[in-house]
Amino acid sequence: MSETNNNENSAAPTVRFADFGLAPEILRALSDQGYVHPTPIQAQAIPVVLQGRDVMGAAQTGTGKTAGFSLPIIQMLLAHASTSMSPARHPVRALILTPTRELAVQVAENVKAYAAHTPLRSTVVFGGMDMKPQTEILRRGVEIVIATPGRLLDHVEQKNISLGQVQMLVMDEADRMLDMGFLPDLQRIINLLPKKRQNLMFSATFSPEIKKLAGSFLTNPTTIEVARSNATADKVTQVVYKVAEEQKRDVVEFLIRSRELKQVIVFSNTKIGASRLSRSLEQAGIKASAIHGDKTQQERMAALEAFKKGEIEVLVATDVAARGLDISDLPCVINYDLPYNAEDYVHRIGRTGRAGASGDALSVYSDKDERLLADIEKLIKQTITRGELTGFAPYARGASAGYGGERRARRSGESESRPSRTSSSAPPPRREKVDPWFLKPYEPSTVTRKEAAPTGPASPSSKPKQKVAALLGGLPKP
DNA sequence: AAAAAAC
Repeated sequence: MSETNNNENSAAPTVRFADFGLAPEILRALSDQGYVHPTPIQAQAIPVVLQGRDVMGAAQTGTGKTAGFSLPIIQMLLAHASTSMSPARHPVRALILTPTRELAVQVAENVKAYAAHTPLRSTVVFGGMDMKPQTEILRRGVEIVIATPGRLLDHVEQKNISLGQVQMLVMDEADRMLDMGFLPDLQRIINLLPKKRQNLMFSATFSPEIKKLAGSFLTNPTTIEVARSNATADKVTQVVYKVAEEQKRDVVEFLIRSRELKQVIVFSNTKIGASRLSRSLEQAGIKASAIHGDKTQQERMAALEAFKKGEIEVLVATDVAARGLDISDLPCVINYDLPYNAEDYVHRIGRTGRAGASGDALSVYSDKDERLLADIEKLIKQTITRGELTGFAPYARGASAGYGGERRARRSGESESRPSRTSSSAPPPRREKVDPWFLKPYEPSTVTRKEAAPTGPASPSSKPKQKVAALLGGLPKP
């Protein structure tokens, strides 16, 4: 919701939502929330969408993308009444696809608020939850559906929903929607849609390869680019700390404590890593929860909710939480692992510094990650400050293999993924009983920053993505 | 090389 509450960023102070010819019901919803001025992406996207044009929209997170497509969609649906009478005079006319369930929920909340004073109905469908309540709502009829791909197709197969009347398609976080894992489902969905429709694609990052692939789904698209492509959020201060691989966990804990336990999201590259780190932090007395794809949907939503409410201090997440999630006032993101895809770095650190606020993005890395760091710096075209850890003392853990004393993973899926360690008959290494450094009184401002020598501007990424290129030729055009 | 997304 706060994505639109960004008046300081408005393109021109004189532009108002009222200038776009939006219906009074929409303007009322906006004024309900105190929104008067559009953000730059909204100021650009709304008129273009209202013209019926396809859009490829590149904008950083926290710039108001969601309202940028939601508001004109609602306007278009209001202006052009449906001619269909089925089902229940509410055929699906706009479809919004997202790569994660939590993002679908968030977008749906926004759409519902913007359409609150209109007769348009919307709902969200996603996996991990009972089909029945979703089915009931779909059968009663909705004009706008926000969905994750798999569950949407499930509903299609069960004839709970027909996509034959969809006039507008949105792909949120389009670069993710177009990656290898999602593309087959996406293609199936697109094949169910009318050929004549309006397509909107939004993402913070559009690599050249994804841009090309996206273009194959769009008709004469208008490109909207608010910040420079692949730019990191302007107000995010980035620091990287090079540490020994075995010390990453302790350093992350140190960084969390050095920030006096203000709320922070910690990103791990793996589900197991996220669970372990979360448990380890909890054992150290830090209120933490993990969110990743091996958790039940209830657990995922509970963790996110607890974090938003401030009930937990640390959310340890995989990239399920990297994109689009709007957590207001998040001051800090920590990368426990550097992401394999440089673009995911941009998405991750975009969780902080949202809606004009400042934020810190701290990353730990070791020798073997130098290449990943180089890729990231190349993508964002800047050298990230190398930080020095002052006052950090490693916590002696006995076994050199990282986390001593970790218990066997609770969830079966997690233990299955690591048979070598968890299925062995040898007892797990025991954590040595030493006086943890973090039980000693903390001395603030021990984390110092050191400017790194600039290495000059990097050239744009030219790493070929053959798989995507192959798909470009291999998949039929919708 | 990993994560996400349907049961």
